[in-house]
Amino acid sequence: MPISSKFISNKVEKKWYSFWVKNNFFDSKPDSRDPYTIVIPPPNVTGVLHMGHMLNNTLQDILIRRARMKGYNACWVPGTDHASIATEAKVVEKLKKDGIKKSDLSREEFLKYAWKWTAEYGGIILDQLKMLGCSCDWKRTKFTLDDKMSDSVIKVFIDLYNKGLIYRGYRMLNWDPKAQTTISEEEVLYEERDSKIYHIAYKMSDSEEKIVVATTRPETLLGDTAICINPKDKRYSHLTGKSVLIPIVERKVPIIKDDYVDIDFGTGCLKVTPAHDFNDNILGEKYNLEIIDIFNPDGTLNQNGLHYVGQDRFVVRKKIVNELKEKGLLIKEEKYKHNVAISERTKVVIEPRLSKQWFLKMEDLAKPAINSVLKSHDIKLVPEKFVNTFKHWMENIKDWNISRQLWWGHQIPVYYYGKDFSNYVVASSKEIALEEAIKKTKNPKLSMDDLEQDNDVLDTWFSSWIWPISVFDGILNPDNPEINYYYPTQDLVTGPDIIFFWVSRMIISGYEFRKEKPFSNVYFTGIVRDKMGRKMSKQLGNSPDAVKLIKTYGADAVRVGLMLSSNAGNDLLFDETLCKQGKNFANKIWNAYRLFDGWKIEKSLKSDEINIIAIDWFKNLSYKIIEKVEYHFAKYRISDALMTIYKFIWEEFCSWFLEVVKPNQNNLIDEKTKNEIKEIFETNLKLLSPFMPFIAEELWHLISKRETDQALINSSWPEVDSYDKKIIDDFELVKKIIVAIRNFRKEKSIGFKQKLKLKSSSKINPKYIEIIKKMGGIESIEEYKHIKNENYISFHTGNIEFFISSSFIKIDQENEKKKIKIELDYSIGFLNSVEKKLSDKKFTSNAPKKVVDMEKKKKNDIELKISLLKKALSKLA
RNA sequence: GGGCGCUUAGCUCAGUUGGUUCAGAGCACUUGGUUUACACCCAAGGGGUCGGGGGUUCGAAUCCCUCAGCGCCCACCA
Repeated sequence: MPISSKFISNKVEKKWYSFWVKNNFFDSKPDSRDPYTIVIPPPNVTGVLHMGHMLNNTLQDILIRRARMKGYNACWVPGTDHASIATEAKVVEKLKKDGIKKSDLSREEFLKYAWKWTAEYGGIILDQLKMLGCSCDWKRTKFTLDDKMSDSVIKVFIDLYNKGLIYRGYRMLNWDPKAQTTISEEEVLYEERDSKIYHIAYKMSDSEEKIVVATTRPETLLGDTAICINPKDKRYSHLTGKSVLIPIVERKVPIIKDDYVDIDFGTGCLKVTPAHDFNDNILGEKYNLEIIDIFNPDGTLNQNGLHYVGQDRFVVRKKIVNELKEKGLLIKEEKYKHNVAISERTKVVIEPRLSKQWFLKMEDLAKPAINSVLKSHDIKLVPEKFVNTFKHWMENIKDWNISRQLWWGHQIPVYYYGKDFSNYVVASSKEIALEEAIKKTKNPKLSMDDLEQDNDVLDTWFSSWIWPISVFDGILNPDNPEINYYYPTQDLVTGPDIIFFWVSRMIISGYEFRKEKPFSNVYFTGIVRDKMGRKMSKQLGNSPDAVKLIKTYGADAVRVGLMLSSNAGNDLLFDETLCKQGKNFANKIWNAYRLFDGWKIEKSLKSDEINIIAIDWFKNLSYKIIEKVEYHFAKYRISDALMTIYKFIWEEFCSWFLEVVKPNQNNLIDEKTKNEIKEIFETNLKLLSPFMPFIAEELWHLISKRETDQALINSSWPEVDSYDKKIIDDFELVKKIIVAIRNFRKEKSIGFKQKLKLKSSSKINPKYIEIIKKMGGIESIEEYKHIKNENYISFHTGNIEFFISSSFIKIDQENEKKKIKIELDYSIGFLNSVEKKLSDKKFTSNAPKKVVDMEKKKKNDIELKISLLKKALSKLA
């Protein structure tokens, strides 16, 4: 049956999608129009569409489609991110399954696999975006490892290096022993875990006295180079200047004093391992302590590990605890909950590790970005609350570690040469590097073989932070017309979880490389959760299959479902029933079209008065609604904009307007009216099209034969016009009267087929009488001021009372009385409160006149209503 | 520990500068419906002391204080 099922078959969707693509409706080239640009947050190249993407990209598509219709040169640039650590981890996993170890491969061999993988899985996600209806300019699709994109990244590195902003440092960083790379602070998750805190006795070097330290990581004692106490701690003051022997290692290390140690925590005595703890490292620097690294990159013990060499860190922890127990040095072992640093990608415990890395100085670079968001407001964050988050991070910004010990990515353009390769040059290619090295060394005999490129690659975000510029080739060719036309872009839609990773850094790079913001507005979506509030994840299996959703409900319905649940910035609880709601809505619109389509034009007919009035009302209402929709868009309240349109179409258009203008049985309608209704229908489709582009385009072509260039996607967005508020208000009253009639019918069990003769206490605007008659099943309405006949029963709406001959209605007198009394009591109470307010001088003298007048009007209205009720009551008695 | 935010109907959430329209919407629910566009529907209806307490004000969901619960971000004490 369901004709609407054509909208979930994907056939219609495919038809229109290829129509749009074929006719280049998504394409953009610089021209005389104003640009409206969005660059997509590039998803991981090997990723699969999830709910977050769907939400995010639906929003972008709504914005871009509306802008396109508004006459902007709309350009939505799609692309994917090479996602170095995530992709490399996936490739390593895949190889492992095939029995290949990464360590057995050369860099070139590994990269060959990685590219093969990318070719195989890359782009899947872009196809999925197409299913969703995303109107990206696909000809502009970029990949962060494309040649030009890579060249841009290298150019930026060299430029920053030449400006003195990039340096090499020996730093303690978060080390991922599984991926064997450093990871940034932002890629570390903290998880509260049950672990143990151990109290270990260290013997003094010159006596039998023992000092007890507390630690969660006993295995690191192999790298201890000091013991630290608080200078104010009297318990240990006699140990000043002495030294202890580390258990097992029997190394003699000094006792140092520092305020850093908390007297009340543990034993008040801290073991210091400068090579394996961030804070200990600071102490080490301060007191010039020896640094002893005990781990290999993979988390096993290195040559400093004594008899534990080659064993895993967690195995060694257990063994050391046992050894200490045997030696009687383990004083206590207690349960302890603490936060453990976990790698976001590989989920292994992070190891703080000292290593040589490349850094970008951030403090000065951040200044214009801070200004643009906090002072000049050139960039607006929506919702505004994220300004605080942004501010805090930017004002405390740390230098950015941009090197990663991976292969998949942009290899750092640094070339080492000379003795032990201790000198280096920074250059865009090995050839240039050689020239420079020759210049520097004044040794013309240097050859390519004497140069070795840095093994590391750049952090993924070091390519995406220039994304809004590089996609328009603005790094390599700063003067090209494309970048000058499209940049700065208008809106960026992304998740708040990457505000530091990406958003902040794009702002920084924008000012550094273009002297201009990258975008004007950043719309932060929420995180998609299931209806129980849990984050959607693969492990929980609570994430619906995006493609399946589209196939089940249709892309339009899924888009609506997502939009109905999404307010900016707050997390949204996604419930599949919302897609059903979207599907029902599509069905409703489809059926409205079928109804309209069934009306046959009869040329001899004249326009019905009812229709002229209804059309006049509806046109005025449309302008009011468009105004409201625009208001919501201006505030990025996309779900409110959709809900406004949803109600406008379902209630005002279908339930009221179409019911009023619907011809009687014969289905004949005059030409003028049908054409005007068609125009109204078309306006509705326009409003709908950014949200539900497929059904809107389908009906657009069904309702009227169109040439290709007259496609809805290419048409104009409805403009706001002035409207007559009185017409809208008057019609609201008409609706109220009709509802009151329907209510009365239901209450008295009078079927719709029973025509009623109505008398009203005040004059009804004759303009609307026919509409009331049609919608309420009324035979006649007359004004009738003095009802004396007791055979009448009344009901009222507002201040109008209606009378109906009660001869054919069974009336439960007692029940009627009871109901009126309840209403009367309530009204009298209400009147009293209003009168009390009005007699209070404090109120009348302090409140604005407008408010006082309003209260007076309220008083009059209630008095009138009370008199009506009393009259009705007396008639019953 | 520091910061930000949230708490309004069964559910998910709106509610701008305190004052017609402020106590709302959608969904869910209840009742009625063979009104030939649609049961993926139509018509009507019932739901809330706006987290608790206090204060400012003629007037508070809205501003201030306080308590409770929840969420997020940052820092992470061995």
